Amino acid sequence: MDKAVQILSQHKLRKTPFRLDVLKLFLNNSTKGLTTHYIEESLEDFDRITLYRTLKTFEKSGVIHVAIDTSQTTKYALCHDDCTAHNHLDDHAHFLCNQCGETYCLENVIRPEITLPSDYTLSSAHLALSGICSSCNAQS
Amino acid sequence: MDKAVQILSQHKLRKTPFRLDVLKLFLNNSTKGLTTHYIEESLEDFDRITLYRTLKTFEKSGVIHVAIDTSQTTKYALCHDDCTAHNHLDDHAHFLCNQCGETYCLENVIRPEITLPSDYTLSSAHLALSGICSSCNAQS
DNA sequence: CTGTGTGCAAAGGGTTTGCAAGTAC
DNA sequence: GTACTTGCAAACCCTTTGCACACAG
Repeated sequence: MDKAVQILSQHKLRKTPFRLDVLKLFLNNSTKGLTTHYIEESLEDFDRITLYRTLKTFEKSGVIHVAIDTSQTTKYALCHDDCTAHNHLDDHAHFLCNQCGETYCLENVIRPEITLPSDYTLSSAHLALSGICSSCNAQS
Repeated sequence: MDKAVQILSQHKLRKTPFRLDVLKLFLNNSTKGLTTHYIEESLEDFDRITLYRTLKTFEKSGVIHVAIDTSQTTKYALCHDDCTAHNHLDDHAHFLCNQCGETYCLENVIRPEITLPSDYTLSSAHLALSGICSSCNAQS
């Protein structure tokens, strides 16, 4: 069973070769946030404009989400199975490694209880962490 | 006593008219994150390039910091008095209002205790919240 | 006076839009 | 066949760099 095909079907998106390639890239890096730069380097034969449109389509459909981290570069990461177009369930933390530059989705670091000032209504919370990741720590 | 002059002195920056204008803008919006777009609209007579350089200088000196929020636009906010060049003490939360688009610094919503997977070293944590702010809630 | 800041021009990088041709369903 | 997707060109916006002039200290 092809996971990529399944995801596109699930989100009612056409299964074009390009979309499948991009999606497989995310599936192979399911715990990381990917920059467009990285995606471009990983794709054999690509058109940058089509890539931007594909990412936007994926994001709108709930296939991927923008990973909020402390870098100023936009990073995209695979959504959970249960994300839909208007209900992104990506409240887990994103960790930017200051050494290797990778952004990791830390599924287990969930949003802690937050107390807002009165009259503020909370709809989403993202924890943007930075430091040194486990693999960089292991090398030193 | 002029607060703007004082801040520039404190950070050993030259007190040019332009810098004072920009800094006053931040002082008048001390709890908000400002976009370059907003700053440009607020300044009478400005050069965009100089503005970018001023913001970068302020950031490096610890006068302002980049406010991490869920918008994809860079926003700058005034630092605490005790921020220095290499020690930004801006671990408070940033709240993006989905209605008015304002970003608020919530000084009282501090970073909660975070438990990272083993071998991860934490150096900074930013809480990026979104929802509806108090003034928008009041109007509905 | 000296080193820093400013203003202008130009360039760079990321991202979006328009449109014709191609393709999934 | 029809609606959506792709690929190319061009444009757009934000941001940076280089350099001569102006100005703060």
